[in-house]
Amino acid sequence: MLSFTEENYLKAIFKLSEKTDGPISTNAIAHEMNTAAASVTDMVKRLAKNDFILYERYKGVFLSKQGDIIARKLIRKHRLWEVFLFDKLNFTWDEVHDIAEQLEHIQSEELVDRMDKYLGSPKFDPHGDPIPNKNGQFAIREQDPLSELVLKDKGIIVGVREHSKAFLQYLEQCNLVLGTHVAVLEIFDYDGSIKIKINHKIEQIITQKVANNLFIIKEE
Amino acid sequence: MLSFTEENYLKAIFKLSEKTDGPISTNAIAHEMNTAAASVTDMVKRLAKNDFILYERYKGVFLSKQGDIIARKLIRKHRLWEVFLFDKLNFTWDEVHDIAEQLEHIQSEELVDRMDKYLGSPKFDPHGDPIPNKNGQFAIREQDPLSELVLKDKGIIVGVREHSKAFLQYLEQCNLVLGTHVAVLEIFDYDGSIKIKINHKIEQIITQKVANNLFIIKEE
DNA sequence: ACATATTTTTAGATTCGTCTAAAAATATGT
DNA sequence: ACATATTTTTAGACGAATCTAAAAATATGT
Ligand SMILES: [Mn+2]
Ligand SMILES: [Mn+2]
Ligand SMILES: [Mn+2]
Ligand SMILES: [Mn+2]
Repeated sequence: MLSFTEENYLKAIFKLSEKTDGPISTNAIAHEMNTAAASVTDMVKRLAKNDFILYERYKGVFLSKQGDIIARKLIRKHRLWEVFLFDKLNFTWDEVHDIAEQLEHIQSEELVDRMDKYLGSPKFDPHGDPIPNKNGQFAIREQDPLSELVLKDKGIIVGVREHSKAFLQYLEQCNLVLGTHVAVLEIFDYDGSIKIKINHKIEQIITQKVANNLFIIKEE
Repeated sequence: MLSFTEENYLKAIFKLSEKTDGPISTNAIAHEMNTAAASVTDMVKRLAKNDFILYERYKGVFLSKQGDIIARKLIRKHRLWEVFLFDKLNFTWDEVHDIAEQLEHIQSEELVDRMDKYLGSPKFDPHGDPIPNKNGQFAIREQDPLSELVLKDKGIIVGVREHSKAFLQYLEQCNLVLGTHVAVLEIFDYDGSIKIKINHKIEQIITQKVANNLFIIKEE
């Protein structure tokens, strides 16, 4: 049985692999996990010895099939717990992540299955991130950053790219939560900021940074 | 922040303190936790140094006020999670304990409060054990082992003394679950076994051992 | 009360996960 | 291509949690 720490390393390597192809460097892992590179080297040797990753000195690591499966299970658990906390216990979307970081390590296949069923087999978590199914497959959907919409485009907010508490709390305050309808009224060349109409009612200007971190499914 | 292990020691000491007065011995803790006595001595020194327990060499330990509070919180969490698993996810009463052993270590006051509310502030867990309230207080109720009832006594099963999977599964099979009505039809002097009527329907003989491990609230 | 049994502590070792500092390998730029 | 910068590994240390074996303290019984 893997320790919490080992599980967290696998999850970090998975996350980094999503954004990079080729091997994941020691340094990248160290940065992702807030540990010293030397610690990563040690751990990476252990994980490789037990066939959770493939490791070549000075090159970096890949997840093995086994490691990949474990990482996906962790993400599945993490996101299902987030849905539970959000849907059933009414936590806000900026609160769920920290608690899910703990809950994702609970060991019980049966618990995951029952939780999935209890929650209605959700395909996306409270941040709009896809929840792997039992086989580790992620749902995919056509979504674009709000910053890529053009004048008069409209759609529904379905996800966020950034997950910081500050960003999520800002969005909450502006009513820019999942499910919200937005329409692009004006795009300012000057700084890329955008005037949008929120839920057919309120007009508001958001920065390009905000727009870039919001995912939209286009309508019409 | 306490480690899982430290929390488990405090819980073990609390449990032992319920059944014994006077200090809890190193050996008793070692037995309760399936560890070597030497390991307990080490840990007990650490816990004492941080004022979670009072420890005197060769004498044993007591929980400090602080240690007692933590132990009660753990038990509260454990039993609330058991209720969740039983009530919401339909686990059986022999399955809930092992998962709750993991879940009891999740750190979030808010989570406990919300879970409590979500479950309707239950006072007893799926085994009939009392759930401490926010202040650590246990509900108490008039209950007797079935073995202490006399001829023609009747009542409702409200708890079990033993928590082994084998016992819980046996009870399930006989329909001797919480809420079941039982009436004493006959007591056999020979071996202390008892013939009971279950839910006004089925008659069955149970051993004295079984009767001793079932708690009843008497009726009429 | 003293010999024996039991309990508890100490001593010394191991594994895990971490660190810092130094050495070695690799990458980069002119 | 070679000096310099960066990345990665090694070396050595530490604290937490555990173990076994031996020593010390306490309890027990005749
Ligand atoms: Mn998250
Ligand atoms: Mn999420
Ligand atoms: Mn339990
Ligand atoms: Mn219980």
